[in-house]
Amino acid sequence: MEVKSYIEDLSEILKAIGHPVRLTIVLGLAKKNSCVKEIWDCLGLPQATVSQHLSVLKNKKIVGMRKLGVRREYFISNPFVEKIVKAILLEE
Amino acid sequence: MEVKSYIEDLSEILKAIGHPVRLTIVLGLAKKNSCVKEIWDCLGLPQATVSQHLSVLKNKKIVGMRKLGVRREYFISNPFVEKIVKAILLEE
DNA sequence: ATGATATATAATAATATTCATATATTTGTT
DNA sequence: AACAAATATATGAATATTATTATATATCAT
Repeated sequence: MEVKSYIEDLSEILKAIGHPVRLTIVLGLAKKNSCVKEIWDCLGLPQATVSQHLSVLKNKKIVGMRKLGVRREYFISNPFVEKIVKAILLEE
Repeated sequence: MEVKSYIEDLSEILKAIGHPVRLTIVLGLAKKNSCVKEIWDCLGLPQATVSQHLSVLKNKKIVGMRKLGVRREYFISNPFVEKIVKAILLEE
C-alpha cells in the first residue's frame, strides 16, 4: 500500500478537479447533489464519460455517493475542495 | 488564437498547480520569491526540470518573473492561486 | 574576447490521461 | 423470471505529460 506525502495528496486533488468536465461536475454538485443521469443530461456527455469522471473524483475522496434505488446520488465530501469551490463562486 | 471559457481557464490553473513539484514551487514562492537555482538546490531536482515547471506556471500566468542580473526571480502573480495557497497553509 | 554562472529550450522515450465503444451490474417493475 | 433503466467497468486508440539529456542563450567578471 503506497504512502503519500501531504503535497502529493493535495496535488492529486488539484489535478483531479483540474479538468473542465470534472470541475463542472464539482461546481454543479456544490449547488445541488445529483445523480449521474442528471449530470450527463445537463452536460450533454455520454453516460460512460460522466461515470468515469465521477469515479476519478470518488477515488480521490473528493465526492461521496449514496444509493437511492437504481440511482446514485453524488455529493462533495472534501472540505478543502469545498473551500476552493467557494473561492471560485465568489470570483464569478 | 483560441478562445477559452472561464471553466477551461480555471481548470488549467488547477491542473498546473496539481503537480507535486509545481505545487511545492508555488507554496515555496508564497513564502519567499526565489530564483531558479535556489529552487532546485532546495528541491534536489535537475535545473532543467525546475525551469520547465516554472515555464508551465509562467505560461498559465500563475507566476511572474523579474530579471536580476543573470538571475530570474519568480513570484506568484495570480490572485486565485494565492487564495488556494492561503487555504492550504491554513490547513497545515 | 574568454570563461563561468544562471537559466532556457529542444528532443525524446516512457508513462499517464482521455474519450469512445462495448459490455456488465444492479435495482425495480411486471 | 424477464425486462428496462441507471450506472459501472473494460478495452483500446489517440493524445498529453513527464523526466532526462543535451544544447543554447544571457549576463557578469576577468
